[in-house]
Amino acid sequence: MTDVTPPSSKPRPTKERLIRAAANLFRNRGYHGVGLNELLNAARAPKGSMYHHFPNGKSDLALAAATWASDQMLRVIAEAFDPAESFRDGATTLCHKLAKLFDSAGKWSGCPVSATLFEGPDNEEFHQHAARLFEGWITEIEYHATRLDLSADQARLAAENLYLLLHGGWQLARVRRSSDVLRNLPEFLLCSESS
Amino acid sequence: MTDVTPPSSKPRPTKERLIRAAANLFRNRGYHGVGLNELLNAARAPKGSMYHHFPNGKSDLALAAATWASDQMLRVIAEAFDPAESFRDGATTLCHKLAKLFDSAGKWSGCPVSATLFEGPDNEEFHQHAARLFEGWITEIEYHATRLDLSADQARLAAENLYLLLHGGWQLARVRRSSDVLRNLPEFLLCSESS
Amino acid sequence: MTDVTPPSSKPRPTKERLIRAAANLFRNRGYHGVGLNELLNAARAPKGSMYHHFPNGKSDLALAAATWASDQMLRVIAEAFDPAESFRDGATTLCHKLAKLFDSAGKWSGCPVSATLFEGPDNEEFHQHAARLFEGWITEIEYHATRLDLSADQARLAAENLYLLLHGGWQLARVRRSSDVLRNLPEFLLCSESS
Amino acid sequence: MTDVTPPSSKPRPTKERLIRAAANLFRNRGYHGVGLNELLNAARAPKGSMYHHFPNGKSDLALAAATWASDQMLRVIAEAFDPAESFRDGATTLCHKLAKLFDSAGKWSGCPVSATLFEGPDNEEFHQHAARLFEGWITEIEYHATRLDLSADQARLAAENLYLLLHGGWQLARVRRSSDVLRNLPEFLLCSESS
DNA sequence: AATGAATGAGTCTTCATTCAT
DNA sequence: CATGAATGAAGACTCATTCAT
Repeated sequence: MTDVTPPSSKPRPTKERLIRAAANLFRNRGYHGVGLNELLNAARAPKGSMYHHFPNGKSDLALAAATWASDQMLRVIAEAFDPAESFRDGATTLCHKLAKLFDSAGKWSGCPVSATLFEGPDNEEFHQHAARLFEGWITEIEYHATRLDLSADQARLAAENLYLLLHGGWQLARVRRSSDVLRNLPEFLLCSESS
Repeated sequence: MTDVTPPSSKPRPTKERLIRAAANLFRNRGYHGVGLNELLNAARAPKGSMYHHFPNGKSDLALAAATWASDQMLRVIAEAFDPAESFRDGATTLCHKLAKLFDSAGKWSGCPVSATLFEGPDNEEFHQHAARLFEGWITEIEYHATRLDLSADQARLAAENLYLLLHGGWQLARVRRSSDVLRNLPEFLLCSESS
Repeated sequence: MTDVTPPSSKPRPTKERLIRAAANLFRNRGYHGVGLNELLNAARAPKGSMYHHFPNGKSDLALAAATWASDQMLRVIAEAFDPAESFRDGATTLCHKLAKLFDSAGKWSGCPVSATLFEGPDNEEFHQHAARLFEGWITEIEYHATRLDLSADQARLAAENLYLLLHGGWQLARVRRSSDVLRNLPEFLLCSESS
Repeated sequence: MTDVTPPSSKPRPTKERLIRAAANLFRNRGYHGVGLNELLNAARAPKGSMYHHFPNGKSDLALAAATWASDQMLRVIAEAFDPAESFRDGATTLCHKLAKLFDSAGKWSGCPVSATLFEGPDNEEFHQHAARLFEGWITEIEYHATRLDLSADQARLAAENLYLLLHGGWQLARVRRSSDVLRNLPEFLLCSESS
């Protein structure tokens, strides 16, 4: 409803199609595992057109795709915690949402940011970009923890705790091809107030 | 005749050099991020020599390297838990040992099995091999948990809990380039009260 | 209104900027060694703007740049010979002028016409354009030789002699990165005794 | 007669075919004017085979081709001067030999070393390689001049004089598509002893 | 007269693998 | 067991040009 586009606007998605295709492919097979031909084919974009939007080529596109994927993750976190009445509530909702995402992504996808940036060219730019994005996730969780009445220290700890479980859990879910790993994650939350 | 080697030593390290070089390189940059030329150069092994030891080429070598790395991990786990008097003790020792490994590996290495198998060709063989190795880690931890007086259910839970934290923690340590993340991991262990 | 330019000046240098940039770049790296992106960037001209002025694209621009560079050369020749009292005088002045040009161009530039036309697409148009320009140089020198009292035959020979030395000398100057080669050129002029 | 190959030898010309094809193509259209596809096609060599022999690719091959072409030139110089009884004799023979070469090369070829190295990537390696080769030509001519009874100073001057005329002359021959320019070159030789 | 996004054939290079020795 | 030359498909990237605005 709120997202209606003006009738005169044209669906001009070229750059965005590239970003989405890149995020999806890198997530599954890593930066080096995806060739440009395959990527451009998936995005239905012509070869040289990508260098118009991303002058530095594949690496530029990878950074953009990682940012885009990270923003999606931030939105999922917000949507899970916004209606929550306690940190544990929000965390549980988040785990279930991610479980659904995991299933819908084919039970094989890895973390889009890790796969794109950690398996990419190991330069400082990639590392720092990854660090910035991941710290953003923790900060976002921490914010919600604070909002839900945890002390600053508790909030920091709870946020890191959830982050660690999420990353480990997504990986184990991938190993077992089962989203239940993610659904069971809240069991392992330390979450002082509710224990 | 003049070249007699002590009976217990294995004087033919070509294959092993390949495996070690592969494990190290894949750990840092992923299966697809490492070319065979670079790998053979690092192992100081001549070009075609690799196909002698690993007839199926790069993928064969990757499987062997992942197995080798996993075996090292199993040994570290055993060394941490063997002298331990409680599960928490063992887990804490393990985290500290891994922190040291992380530092000595340059604060940048990822999980060797993940990087080798999850970022490799996404076929069933690779997936199942990864699953087998990772479940081996959990089983090994579970064994020590049982040995240290946890009930079967508790042991299973504690093992998964530690595994999740280890994986998430190693990744966050990589993000922050700080092994302290690993050293602080025991804080997040749930099992404390039951040991 | 506030931007009135003096009536004799031409305030629209876009086309000329393109020509100058092309001449300079081609001189250093040859027709095929310079990409349009780099050229347009050097000329601070927008991408498609060039096809407005040079409908046939790069080759049109190259022909124009070669002509422009050749015209400069003709002017230098005239400036050297106009005040001269003998052919040898004029030739010596010319060599010194070119030595200065060589130094100010970075001791690396080649002949702008050769680099643009001989290293370009090997079609008849390019060849004939180059031939026309080069013969123009010889004719110009010949004209001055005649004016300075050489017979028709002597003038022809002296012009070709100087042309040969100039071309060979510029090349050797480039090899040695020393403009002295050009300054010493008059030593090799045959015509001395007949002036 | 002197060049008979042992009957058991195999005509294994891969690397040499690459060098010859490169020298011929670069000579005509310059380093940047020749694509690898065309070059490999001309040499009847498969794509990746070239990187076996020339690990640094096109530039390595270009250096080798320039060296090979320069060696040919040195041989032509030697063959012209060896039987000569005076410097002017040798120079005249050389000019005639080059005129023949010019005709047989299609009246369009440029100097193989210039076209390969001066129109290539403008780095120090290329420049210095070109300088070394060209100074080699001059030194070779100088050697014959000395041998033919010119004083050290005269020999140096005569060698440079011939070099300058040769370079300028070959270029003008190309402009006029006429090898007569080369044949007439000796007219312009200063050559103290015989004037 | 001027713009810059779009195009896909072209560039050079690296890839994992095979083969004859 | 071991070698390194040979292979061509695929890699990422640049090219000169066109087009709608």
